[in-house]
Amino acid sequence: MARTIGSQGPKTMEAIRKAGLRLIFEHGYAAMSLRQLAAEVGIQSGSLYNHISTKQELLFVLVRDHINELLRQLDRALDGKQRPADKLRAFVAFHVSYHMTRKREVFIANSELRSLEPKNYEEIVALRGAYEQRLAEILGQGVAEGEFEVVDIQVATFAILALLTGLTTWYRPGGRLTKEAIVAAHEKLVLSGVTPGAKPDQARVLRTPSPDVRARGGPERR
Amino acid sequence: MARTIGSQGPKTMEAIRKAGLRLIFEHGYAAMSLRQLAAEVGIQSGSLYNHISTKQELLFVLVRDHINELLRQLDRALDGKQRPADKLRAFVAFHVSYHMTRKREVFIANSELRSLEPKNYEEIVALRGAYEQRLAEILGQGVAEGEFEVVDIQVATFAILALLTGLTTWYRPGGRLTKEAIVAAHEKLVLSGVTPGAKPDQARVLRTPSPDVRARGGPERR
Amino acid sequence: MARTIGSQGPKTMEAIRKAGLRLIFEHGYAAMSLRQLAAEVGIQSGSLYNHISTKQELLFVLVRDHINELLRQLDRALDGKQRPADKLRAFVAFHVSYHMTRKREVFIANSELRSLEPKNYEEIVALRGAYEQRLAEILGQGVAEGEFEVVDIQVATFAILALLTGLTTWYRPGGRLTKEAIVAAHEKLVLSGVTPGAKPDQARVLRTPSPDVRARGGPERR
Amino acid sequence: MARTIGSQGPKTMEAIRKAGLRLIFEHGYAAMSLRQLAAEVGIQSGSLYNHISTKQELLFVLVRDHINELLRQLDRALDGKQRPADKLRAFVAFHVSYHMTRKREVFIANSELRSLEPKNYEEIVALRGAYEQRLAEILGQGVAEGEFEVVDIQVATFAILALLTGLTTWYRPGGRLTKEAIVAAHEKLVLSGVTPGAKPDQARVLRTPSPDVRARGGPERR
DNA sequence: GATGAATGAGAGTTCATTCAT
DNA sequence: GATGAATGAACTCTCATTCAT
Repeated sequence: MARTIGSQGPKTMEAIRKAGLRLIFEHGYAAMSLRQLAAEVGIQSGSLYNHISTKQELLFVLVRDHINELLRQLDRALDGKQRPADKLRAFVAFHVSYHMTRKREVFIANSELRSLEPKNYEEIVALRGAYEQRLAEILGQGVAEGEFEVVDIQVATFAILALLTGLTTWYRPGGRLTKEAIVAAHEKLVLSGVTPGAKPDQARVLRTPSPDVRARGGPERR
Repeated sequence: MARTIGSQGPKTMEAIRKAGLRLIFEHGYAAMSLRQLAAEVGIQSGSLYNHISTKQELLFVLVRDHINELLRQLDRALDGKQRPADKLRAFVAFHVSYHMTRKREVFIANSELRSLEPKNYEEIVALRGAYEQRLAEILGQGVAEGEFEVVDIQVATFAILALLTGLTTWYRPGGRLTKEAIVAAHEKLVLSGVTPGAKPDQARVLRTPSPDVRARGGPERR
Repeated sequence: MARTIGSQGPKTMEAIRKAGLRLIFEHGYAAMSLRQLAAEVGIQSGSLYNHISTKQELLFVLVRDHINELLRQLDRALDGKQRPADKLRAFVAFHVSYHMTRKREVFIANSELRSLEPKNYEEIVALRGAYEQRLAEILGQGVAEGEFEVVDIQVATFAILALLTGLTTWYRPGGRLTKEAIVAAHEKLVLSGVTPGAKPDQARVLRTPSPDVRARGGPERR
Repeated sequence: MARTIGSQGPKTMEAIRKAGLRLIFEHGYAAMSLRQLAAEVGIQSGSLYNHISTKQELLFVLVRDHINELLRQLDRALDGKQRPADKLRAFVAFHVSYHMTRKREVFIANSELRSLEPKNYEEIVALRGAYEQRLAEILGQGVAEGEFEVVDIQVATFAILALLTGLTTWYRPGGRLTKEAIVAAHEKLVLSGVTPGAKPDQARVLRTPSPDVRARGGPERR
């Protein structure tokens, strides 16, 4: 008594990803049941296994694909930029824009790392490291060319990312400021933070974390 | 065949709270099993029910007690202060200090609100509102007395709290800056943000969230 | 998007039988999944249903065909033999030879009878009865003609079959004795057992089972 | 809404073992569901886990305890016997008696070895080896003292065990022969097989398996 | 206040089987 | 004759919770 109604064929995987994204965002990975997910998609829970191999793998794929996409689009955004200031501006603009439109992916990628099994965790953290490295390199180039001035590149990298990622905390579409205004504000904020002679108070605070701080936005792992 | 080993008598509840705090912080409320918790405490899972009534209630109590303690200590910190600037400085100093020493409670109170049942959720949100209200009143008084200048008190309240709470994201004990330095930096940052004539860039950004933003640090609820 | 690789057309059924035989022999009927079987054959599990109607029917067909082949070949082996002793020798030689070359079929036919549904079970047991009947008739003729001497034909039939079938327990190709030697040894053993004046000890033991013993090599059914 | 009816406390484990023994004997390990087992015991399937840790472990424990008991009782049966012939007689008598009264355990221990996970399989096979070793040592002593004459001790060990264990195939309580008669018959059979000057035909056949034959009564493993 | 054994629901996952393509 | 996606039932196992002892 096979397929009656429900979503067919190639569209199902996309529906699973979408519903999975939403449910994990709303309830958390552990609290989302595959029966719930399947119901959302309109299939039986067993049928999910035609598309995913385990629940864990679904989480992994969602997070991994998100970070890969982030990297891909970042590289496109940086393409052609030569001077460190241009690159940094492009980085900020891209990061902020992306985080405003992909709130769920970003949230999950930050908050559900602890739900990844060791092997998957390693892989994701490596990818995240690659993303951070892009920023670190921009800062390094800027410092080398005398355009930027930061006490510690590693620390500055984390601080800037924390600042930028922080907007997922409060941003909601339809707020008072336009996206463009938010992007512009962050560009100025970050640029002024690394430009020689910038306001010292804020810079000092942002530089605080010790270089070994890794688990931004979540508890220590294991 | 009663009690063999395990924690005895009156200390058990405290052990449950402590272990619960740690386990929820590390794995999340949904992913923590009461068997795990009981094992950590050194008793059988059934014995937990001599101390708590449900798992949900344990979460609720942990969060509620945390916020109550926050309120209690805040009021003590504000006690005797008259001028808005003194009050604000005291608020910032207290908030930052508290968040540095109670990372787990703070994290859970921010990230596990979605795990609360509606009734409990309402109660916690009300308590949180009371805490926010303290800050809003300080700002209001300052504006009324001409000492502060903010575009929108509500928005400024959220922005300041977001800024301050953000430090749980990166703070680790033993980092480069002393606690006092971090407190001082935040005091300056916030005070300069509400003092007439302060840097416009940053202030504008912090004012961004629309007044109806509620679920800071987590996804929308249900 | 049909057939990519995998076994083509008319050979597939044969591949299914072969793989099924091996998997049931190794893991047992209940423990073998059709996905496993399909993978072994190189097709999708759904495709099996172009060749078999149910998993149960596959087992049934394998067992039934085995016993039918056994009967067919037995009759060919007995063909032309007139005297009971010649018939019995031929029976033993055939049975032993066949069991040495078709270990899997024999094993399954003995051990998976309990996995057959009632209807199929009846049919197989009837076929098995026909095979046993051949031996019983030989013995009966021998007794009638005064060539054999057995206390009870029914019991002797079971005992001889148990003795002969027992070799699947220990026989492995490449062992110390040649097939011919093994056949010869069994011929002597059985013949001496039914010939008047044979060794009493062994015969008495072999005659032990009561006539209603049916489920040789397995537990009682249902 | 805890315990209503059903079997309580310390008797439950015994009931699980008993029911498990019966169900595995009748349907096979793979085909027995824990729901079935629980129903038989009169509890919910989840409650089984207060007594066993996994289904696999239940099988393992049943088989292991059976072989350990076998060993324990064997040693008691051999206790005090000095001469090889006495020991061998005692071995046969014990083995035959035990196999007649513990048909289920014996059957499972022979037929479900393939259902054991590698680690458990190793352990059981080691135990079985210890049992076989007892017989091998008796034969070895007999040969050394000139009382027995066997071509190959290893082969003789397997052959004798196969012969003795074979009675589980046809023995049913209430058959024509008394237990004592069956024991006596097997004693004679085995003793005559290892006594110098015994009938050559039968001995040769029983000696057939090559020394590396291991998986008696079942298919090769993996 | 603790244990140990129970419940009943539900978890993730696998199964045999069906059928439009 | 094969695929791939579906069903619905069943699987082993875990969960929060209860309660007689």
